[in-house]
Amino acid sequence: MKNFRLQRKIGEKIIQIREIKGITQQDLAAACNFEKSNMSRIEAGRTNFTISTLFKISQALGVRLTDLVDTAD
Amino acid sequence: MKNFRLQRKIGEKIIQIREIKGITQQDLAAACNFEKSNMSRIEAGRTNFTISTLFKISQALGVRLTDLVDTAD
DNA sequence: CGGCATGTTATCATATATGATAACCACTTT
DNA sequence: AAAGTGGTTATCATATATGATAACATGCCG
Repeated sequence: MKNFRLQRKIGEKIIQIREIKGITQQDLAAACNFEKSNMSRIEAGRTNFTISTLFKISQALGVRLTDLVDTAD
Repeated sequence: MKNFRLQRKIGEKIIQIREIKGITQQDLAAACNFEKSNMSRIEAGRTNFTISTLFKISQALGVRLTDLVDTAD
């Protein structure tokens, strides 16, 4: 598992948008059909998620996939 | 494995950029440090790749991650 | 204080992505 | 015809993402 930096950046983006929308990690996880523990792992950059996982999150957040990936790197 | 459509779309985007740059699947795969067979799988949308795999490809293609993900969906 | 909400971390089983090899097809070139 | 090029597909072993559960920490509130 590499690219911690990228994963962390995207994780931070998820947190950022999630907090703006005022949802809890718990609720976002539920909207994605997984557990809050897994969402925590993702947001912390501790997992090299697949594109479908990221897509689920983007859908749950109501943003485009691009918005999560666009970390200005 | 779901989101065949998304994976396929991104795969098509990879093909598109790869062909514009005039590189073979073989060479792109080599630049990413994997085999052409795996690149074929990815381009065909037959794998739910991780973000780090997509990132490697974007780097090898000399484009931003966003450019691959931006499928106007 | 005792609950409750929010988030983190460890750990487990299971599914699947990754990396590699090999066989194959369609073309092109020698 | 034989060899080379570009791509596809099947299959395998291994690493790891996913999904789940549980224990924990922190802060807040009744």
